[in-house]
Amino acid sequence: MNKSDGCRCIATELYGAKPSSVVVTTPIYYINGAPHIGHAYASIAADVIARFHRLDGSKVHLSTGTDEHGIKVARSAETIPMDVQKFADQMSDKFREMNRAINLSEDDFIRTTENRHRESAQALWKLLEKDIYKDTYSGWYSARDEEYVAAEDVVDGNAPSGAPVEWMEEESYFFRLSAYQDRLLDYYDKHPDFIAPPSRRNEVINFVKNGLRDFSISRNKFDWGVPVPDSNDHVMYVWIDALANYITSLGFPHNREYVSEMMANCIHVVGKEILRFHAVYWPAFLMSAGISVPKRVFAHGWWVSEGQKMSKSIGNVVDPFEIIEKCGIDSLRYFLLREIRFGEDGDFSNDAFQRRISYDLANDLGNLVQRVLVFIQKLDGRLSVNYDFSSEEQILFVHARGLWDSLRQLMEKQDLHGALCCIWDLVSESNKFINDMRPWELARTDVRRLNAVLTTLCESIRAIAFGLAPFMPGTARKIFDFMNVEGKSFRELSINFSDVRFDPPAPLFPRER
RNA sequence: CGCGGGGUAGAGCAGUUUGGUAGCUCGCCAGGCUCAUAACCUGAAGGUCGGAGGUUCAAAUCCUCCUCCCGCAACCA
Repeated sequence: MNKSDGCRCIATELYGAKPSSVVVTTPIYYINGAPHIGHAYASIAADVIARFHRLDGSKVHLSTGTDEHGIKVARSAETIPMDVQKFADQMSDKFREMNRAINLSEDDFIRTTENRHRESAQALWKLLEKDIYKDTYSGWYSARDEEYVAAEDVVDGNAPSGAPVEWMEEESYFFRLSAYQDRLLDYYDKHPDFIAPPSRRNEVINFVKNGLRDFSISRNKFDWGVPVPDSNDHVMYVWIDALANYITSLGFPHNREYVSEMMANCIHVVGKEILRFHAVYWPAFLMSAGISVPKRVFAHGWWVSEGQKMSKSIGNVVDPFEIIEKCGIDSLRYFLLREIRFGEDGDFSNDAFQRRISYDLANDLGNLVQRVLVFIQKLDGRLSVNYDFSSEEQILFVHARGLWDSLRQLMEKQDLHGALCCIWDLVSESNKFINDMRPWELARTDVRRLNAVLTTLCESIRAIAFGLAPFMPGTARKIFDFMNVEGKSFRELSINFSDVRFDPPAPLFPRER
């Protein structure tokens, strides 16, 4: 199903297969709103991580999906009015559309309204029962908004929305999170890479150190949710329901050993706003249920637009579909992951976007590929065998061959930004190599050497395309197609390109006229 | 005194752990090349490293105080 799969044999042969399993997840997105750039960003990042590991020889399971329960969804459907399940179907489809648009290589799309998930969430609940008890949940409730309001947010007896609040009490099930404080701190201590980036890790540890309170995990004021097992009037309130998606996707409650094993290799990509639930609640649930805690929770940052928070009234909302339509998905994928370090917040400005597309993609990468391949066309699209590599060529050769190992180290830390920088170092070096080698002169003076130079460049471009494949699958594919290297093994290619028929290239990132 | 991160060239950042000529990208200026999507390559200019004090032969880097900005501070799907 993956376009990259064709490259996999090359990777395996090239760098040695790493026969391991990796689970990568995006958050499941709440369907109360349409997909926006934040959703696209999280999913693209997870996709790159998943594609990288696939190419690196691992067995990968990438899951994504939609979170469809809760009062807000029920209310949105009512106001249309529309059957709530139909509403959920419709909204969920929009996220599937997004996945197609961003070229997501998901292995599973999970919906919390599916039977398999209901079964999974309820089974998880049952496993947690020793830590669940019934009590009274109380707080300031806004009847108009139909939701509880945090005490700090209540001003003069009103919710932030302006609606009046009243003190409300209701029966609720609670999870004994307080019992997990020490175990969690111990886990963070023994697994320093569990939470990334490190600044976020400190936040979480500090939060836990300040003391954990049990929290409410059910509601009986609405029924659009997974019913609590053995209860007539309670549905699960968000977290057990939502977080359980990750194990649902792995087949829970069946094959629990397998699920647990896979969770230990799991990388959760989440937004910083839901880090706590993934780094505190979720491991506590899993510990209670006797399932392995995930390997890593990576919290990404938020994008603003032109230096300001995106808002419809300012009119600076970045629409991923619009950008993809106009500039192509690979440009968007590149920008989002190259512009800022993964984990930081970013500013999506039109100028910055255009600059990246124009300079990095068209000028550096696109032009490199173009100038080399066009040159080869002048040799009738063929390179002759030539083993006579000078030291300059050998240096570039070594760097090209070392790229994947460098990327592997960076990707181990989910340093997507660093990985792209690393690839572009090779792009720059290759461009410089052309300037230094002056192939246009060699064409007149030393055709033998010219072949060596171009062969070296092809080797570098091949490595670049390969490194690029997880980030910009379409672009990598185009490069491979120009070089007709489909089905070729690395060893054949790296010795010479003599049996490769090069097609006439077309600019990878054409300039707008 | 809640906890934490940060203030380095016009912009965005690295360097601070293990003190020793201040670095990267973009922008700006000049030059080179001409194979290529007028792309590419090289060089120069530009910073008293938030402020004050201290330790030291030597501090962006260590210590103290001050100041400004930003995260986190639980029921947020």
